[in-house]
Amino acid sequence: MVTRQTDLTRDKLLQAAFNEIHLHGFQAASIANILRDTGLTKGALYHHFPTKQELGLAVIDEVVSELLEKWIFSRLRESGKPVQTLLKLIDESGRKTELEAIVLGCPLNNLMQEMSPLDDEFKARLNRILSIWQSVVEDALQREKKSGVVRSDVDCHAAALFIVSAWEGCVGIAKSQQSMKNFSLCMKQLRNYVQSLLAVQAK
Amino acid sequence: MVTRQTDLTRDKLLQAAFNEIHLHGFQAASIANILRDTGLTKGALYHHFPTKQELGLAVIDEVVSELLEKWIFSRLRESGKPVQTLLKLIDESGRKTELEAIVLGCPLNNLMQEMSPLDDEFKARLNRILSIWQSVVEDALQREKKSGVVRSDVDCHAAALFIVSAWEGCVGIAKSQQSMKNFSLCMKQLRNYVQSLLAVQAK
DNA sequence: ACACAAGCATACCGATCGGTATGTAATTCG
DNA sequence: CGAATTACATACCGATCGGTATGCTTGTGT
Repeated sequence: MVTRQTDLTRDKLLQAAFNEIHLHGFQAASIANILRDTGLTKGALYHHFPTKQELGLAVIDEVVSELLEKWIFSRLRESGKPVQTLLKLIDESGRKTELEAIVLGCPLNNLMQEMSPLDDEFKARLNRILSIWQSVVEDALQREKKSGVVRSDVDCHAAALFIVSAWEGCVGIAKSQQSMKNFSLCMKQLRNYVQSLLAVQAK
Repeated sequence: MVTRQTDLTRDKLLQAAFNEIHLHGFQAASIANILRDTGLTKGALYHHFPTKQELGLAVIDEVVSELLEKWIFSRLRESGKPVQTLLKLIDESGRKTELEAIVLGCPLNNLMQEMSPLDDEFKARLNRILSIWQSVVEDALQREKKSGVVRSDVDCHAAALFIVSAWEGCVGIAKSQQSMKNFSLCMKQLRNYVQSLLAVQAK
């Protein structure tokens, strides 16, 4: 049960790799930088991960995935009022104060844009997370459809797809403009779209 | 007036660089690959472009910019019914048959996501194009606001920002999923959003 | 306590990176 | 026609890339 030393080293590598990838992308991510940041050496890295690709895949499965799970997926799944929670998440995201989140963008989207056309392993892992995102949003809409909050004529599948796409689009544009003002404005429009799906526009 | 040989060589380099960058991104774009594709050598390349960065910037200014200008910007500017043209462009984009456009994504967005946080020169050139995109859409909405097609309560600036963001978002998600079915579905939702801005929902 | 494996460090490898120095062929201009 | 500049080719450079082979150190099970 003791937190074994080896697990700590592995976590340090994963976290440093995540930061390096988040900053430079996967291909331009430098093994040397990761080792410099952690104070470790190649011996340690290649003991835990056979290749750079496997390191990247582990970052996706264990860091990126967990981040989204914690901040978005679980909160939507466990919410009793999922649409309200969705609107809150959109608001929260739009009011992000950390400049880092604006400058560096969404780790998932960054990796998808870079790696999906280049590597099928990456594509599969990334799309798995993306499809979870879509399905939790779709499920949120679907549940509220039954409760009458969401209009009965809404195509929840298509709407969820668009919400996630537009979400990532807003983050991406804000990242390239490096403007949190535009980001807030953009997410506000997304909020308007979501509200346009509701039967009663109030709240 | 003769098309000088040197201009042809420069164009060949620009085009090959565009393809290589579109495929691998800028950082992972290989000078060697570009030279292999063109059949030229380093002497030719570094005669026309002092550095790889300048080559990339030229690709942005002369290839990417012209592409968008030709297919989107000019058509919106010169349209007498800009909203109708906007809807047509969205439809066209959503019915893209060329798999390449889906697999590789939007060259502008790809470069923005990769390079904007890393290089201020890239950021400036890319954001210039992006702001043109936003302003032509905003202007299209604004003109139709005066003509009564667009509702008077619409914030054209925010709407244009969101339309462009969601547009790029849809392309990006479709690219990572490599699904033109989802892309069509997603662009259809964007179309719905644009129509929700109109006074008369018909057409 | 001892054997053995796991965890990690050091040193090195070939390949590829962007970039440069120099030479030659083609073009332009007086 | 001849000189000078432009347009390109060839060969080479140091730096960095991801990856490996080897050895030492630390922990673990018996």
